[in-house]
Amino acid sequence: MDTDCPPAERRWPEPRPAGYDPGAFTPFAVTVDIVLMTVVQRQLKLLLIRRGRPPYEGAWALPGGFVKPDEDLATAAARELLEETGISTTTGSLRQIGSYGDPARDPRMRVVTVAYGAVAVRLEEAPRGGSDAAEAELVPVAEVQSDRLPLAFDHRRIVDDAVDRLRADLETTGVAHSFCPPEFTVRELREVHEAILQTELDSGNFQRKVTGREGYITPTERRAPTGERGGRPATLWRAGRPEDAE
Amino acid sequence: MDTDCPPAERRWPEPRPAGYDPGAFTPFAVTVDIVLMTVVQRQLKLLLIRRGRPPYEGAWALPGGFVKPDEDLATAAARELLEETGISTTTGSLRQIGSYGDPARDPRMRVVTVAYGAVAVRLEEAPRGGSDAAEAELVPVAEVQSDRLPLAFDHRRIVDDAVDRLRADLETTGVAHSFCPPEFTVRELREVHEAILQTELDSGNFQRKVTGREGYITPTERRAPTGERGGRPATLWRAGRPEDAE
DNA sequence: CCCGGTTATTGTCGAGATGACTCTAACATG
DNA sequence: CATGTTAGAGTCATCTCGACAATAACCGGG
Repeated sequence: MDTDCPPAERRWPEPRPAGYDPGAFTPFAVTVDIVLMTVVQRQLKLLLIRRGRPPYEGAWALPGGFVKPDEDLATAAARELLEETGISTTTGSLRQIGSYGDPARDPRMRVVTVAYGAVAVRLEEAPRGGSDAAEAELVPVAEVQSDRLPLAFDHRRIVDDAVDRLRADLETTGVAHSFCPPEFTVRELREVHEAILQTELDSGNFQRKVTGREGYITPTERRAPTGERGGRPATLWRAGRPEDAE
Repeated sequence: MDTDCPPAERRWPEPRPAGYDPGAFTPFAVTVDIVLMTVVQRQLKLLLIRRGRPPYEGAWALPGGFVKPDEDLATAAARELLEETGISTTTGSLRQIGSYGDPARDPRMRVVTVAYGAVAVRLEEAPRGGSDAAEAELVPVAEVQSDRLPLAFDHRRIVDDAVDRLRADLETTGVAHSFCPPEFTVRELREVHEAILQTELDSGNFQRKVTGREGYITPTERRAPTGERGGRPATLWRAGRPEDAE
């Protein structure tokens, strides 16, 4: 979020290496920002936090913050997400989107931010469990990309890049699963695809495609409870191959 | 390259914003590293520089260096490439690969590096035109990926990521063109694909594919000079649509 | 219990993409 | 002019994918 300034625990690892001159290069602040996405009500949404101080005071921004002295970038992203939203993720599930370092992107000082994409399973409303008490909200990605909801800093561009990346990953990886609970119906999986790609998919063709893809999903013996208006009960599936314990 | 320490021109932009405490966060060094790739003799090669000082003194490393106080990341990458190799690129042709910030990746201090991919047209041998006099060499990517040629820092991983990215981009973008001169034959384009994908492609099918792809390449009236062993002269093509002036 | 409504899943069919392969065109050399 | 070489078009079986049935399995109401 480029906001909060944690106390400097120590400026440099000690002992300072011989022959190293701390004044010989430009110091940067390095932050991480997280684009946490979820699909709810057939809509792709992302988590935003309202800034409590200038610049961009009162504006919506991505959760994030400074990387600590002995922390990996992905670790910092997972920590910030936990602190600000209470959502726990593994560093392996975070995907690096890119880095943003325009000299003017933060009016206070020179900041380079590394953006990470994360996925939550059907997050209905913004969590309040974060230790950093701050107003959080889940907003549709369309609200941001249509400029109806402006963001602080260059976060709009980060969101665009994260969504582009998510769309590309949808075809080539199994990201779609991480939007669903451990057991899910093909319909749920299809609605995730539809929300992300902003398109309608033929249910029959989609079924054929995902069930035919080797090692993509495996059926269970269980059925999902039927809906309000009846209909044939859907098979519950799990991600990956049969052996996979995921 | 994580090596050279340029003089700090100024540590922070002046005037220092009110309410900003320079000790309140951890300062990082931010560098850029460039993976410059080219296809020569049907081989994908990349440019390396021999380090002249510890750590990893004498080891091969990617060209790169510190980002300056008022410089964008991509601008820094283009500048470092020019300084160290004499090769001039536009920031638009640089592709950001990712950022690497393991706390232990540089034994001297906390460094985050942003890696960029760049492409040169049939670079036969390592250029000596850089103002930073350093030993440079073009080595086959296979030498690096087979561990026959170890690299400094985490540059091996950066190379892996850059090559993965290049392979993905090959299908979805027009990167392949940038390995070729403005006018090229379909054969040259195919050999670029083959070198990058490490596979043999059927010449007829490849011809059909690239000529059939709308707006991908356009024929000229000119023919390439025939080879040593004769053969029908090949049509010269240009990248993009007919109107494009590229 | 039978019937229409609803959803899940399978099947059919045609258009286009792809891989293996053949065939022709246009040059060179002797 | 025969022969070798490369460029590029053509052939054909296979695969993929979208549009569109058809069938299966549940609901609630008569």
